[in-house]
Amino acid sequence: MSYKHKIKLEIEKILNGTKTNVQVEKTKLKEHGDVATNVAMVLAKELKKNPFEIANDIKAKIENLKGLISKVEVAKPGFINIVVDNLALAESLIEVHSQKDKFGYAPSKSKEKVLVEYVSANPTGDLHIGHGRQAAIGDSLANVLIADGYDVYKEFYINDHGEQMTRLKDDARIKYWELKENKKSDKIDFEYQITIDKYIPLLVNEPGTTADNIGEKLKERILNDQKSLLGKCNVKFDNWFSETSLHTEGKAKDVLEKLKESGFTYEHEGALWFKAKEFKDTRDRVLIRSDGRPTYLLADIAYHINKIERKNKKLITVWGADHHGQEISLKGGLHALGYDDSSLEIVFVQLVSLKKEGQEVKMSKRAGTVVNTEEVLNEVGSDAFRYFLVESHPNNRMVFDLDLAKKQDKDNPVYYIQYAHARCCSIFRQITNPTGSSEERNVSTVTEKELSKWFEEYAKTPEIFMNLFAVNKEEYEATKTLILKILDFPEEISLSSKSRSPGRIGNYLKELATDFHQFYTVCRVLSKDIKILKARLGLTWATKITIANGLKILGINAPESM
RNA sequence: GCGCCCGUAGCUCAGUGGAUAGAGCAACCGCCUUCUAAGCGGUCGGUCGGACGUUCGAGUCGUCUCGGGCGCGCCA
Repeated sequence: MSYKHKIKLEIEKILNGTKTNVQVEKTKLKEHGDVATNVAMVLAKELKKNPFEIANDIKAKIENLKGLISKVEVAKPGFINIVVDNLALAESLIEVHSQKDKFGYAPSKSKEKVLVEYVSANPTGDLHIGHGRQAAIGDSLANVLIADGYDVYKEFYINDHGEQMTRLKDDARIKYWELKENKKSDKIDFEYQITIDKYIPLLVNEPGTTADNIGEKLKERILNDQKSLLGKCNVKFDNWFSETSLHTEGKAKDVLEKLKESGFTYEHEGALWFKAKEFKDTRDRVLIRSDGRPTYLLADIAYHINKIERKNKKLITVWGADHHGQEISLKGGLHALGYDDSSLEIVFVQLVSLKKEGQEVKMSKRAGTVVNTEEVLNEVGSDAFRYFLVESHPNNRMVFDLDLAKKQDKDNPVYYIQYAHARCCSIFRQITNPTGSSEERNVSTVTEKELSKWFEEYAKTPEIFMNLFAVNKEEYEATKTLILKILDFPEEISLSSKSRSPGRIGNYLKELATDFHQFYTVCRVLSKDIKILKARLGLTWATKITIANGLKILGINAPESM
């Protein structure tokens, strides 16, 4: 349990009876202690008492909690400022070591099933950078939800049915004919020109390819390429769900029948319409075209109902912001069939533009400036790709700075964070595999055997870490700042999960790296004083654990050396 | 016209209704005989687009307004 939570519980104990939610927050200024609570001001109204008096009452009751709180002060309107006892910090560090790669993770409190759907591109060509961002955000969001204790299932919805697919397959068939017959058709330009030029020459001479199956083969090939491309940046799905299967298995038809029964449909000009306006949409929407083919909307409703039937309590669907117009009709469809549409949450990811050599290039299909995910990924590498695309909030449009992402120095936050991790590891290499004698390096000698014994102690003996604090003021400040930052991690995961903004983890890691680099500069870990050495090695390892756990959520590597 | 999203330092962005709004980059000045200088410290930089309101307290909540992006297909 975190020191913050312990303090919160103590205050709640004192206030038993009042229902007020006690908030214990980290302070911004050192003069305000380590943490503060505004509970006196919140209570002032309820109790009709002066907040300052309430604060002083609480102060009197908590200031003698040895081992948890070392100092309490009441400030201006009624803030209660608390300095945490070093022992509480030492005890918290034990938890980092005992939980290891699960540190920060919520104890699977709910095991509530959540299905996160993301990317879900048409298998009609290359993924553009917007899909890349959806992949980075969707995957990291799913990971952060896992860390927050949910039972998460990652899914890609393959839009392999409908008008776009029909057009692609038509293009494929004609191009196939052109290549086979070595003739030119009267088709002037293909809708999917780039895709056709890229794939059809590769497929045309494959054994078994015919005019009839070239379209299907093309689809499979594109899908595989999308899969392997996403795999290259650690985006892997539990399931690839085919839209076509909804039709072949009759699920779309079942939903259609139910919608008809619900009375929210009508026929008009040969098509079947859904009364979306009754659900506050701007207009009604077509479910079945006049030629009898179903629209994406029908399939989408059927797909989401299928998700609910698979016992998912929460559905999170990640869409590009250009699709927000579809939200109301989809939710309306669920609502019309009696499903609770509040379980469906759509995260809209805003567009990406690219900055190259200082110039911003806007994505435009017409201008031919669509930025390809593969090109960017190959150019900057998976780690930078994941970091930059997830960093800012999904609701914000973002500018991807290609030149910055390619930089391999301190300007690039990815390297800055990874370097902090590598530095931690490097210190341990020095201990177990030193260059030069320990005398020269002025370090106590530690055998491998001793070191592994220390690791056992780190997970259960808080007293070890008390030696971190018996140092000069500068060292003390740097050390304490780092510890407090490490201990923020579980809360950071929770906030990131609740606000559906996995990019928070990236910002957190940047701060953690800063605090570690500062600690490293001020405090020499490899010390002659064995007690200090032992304590600082433990803290360094706790930092390493935290950075690695955070990077894992973002799908970014944590290198041991750079 | 209607709907969704965004306006915070020159640039890219943080900022769970709390105290004096923060980083990084860019610009300038410093720091390597010892754990990786892929690092650290310092200086410069702001009417949080604007107005009104709610509150003990607003960058954060509400209404309005200005600016920008996206959407309003029998495409997805």
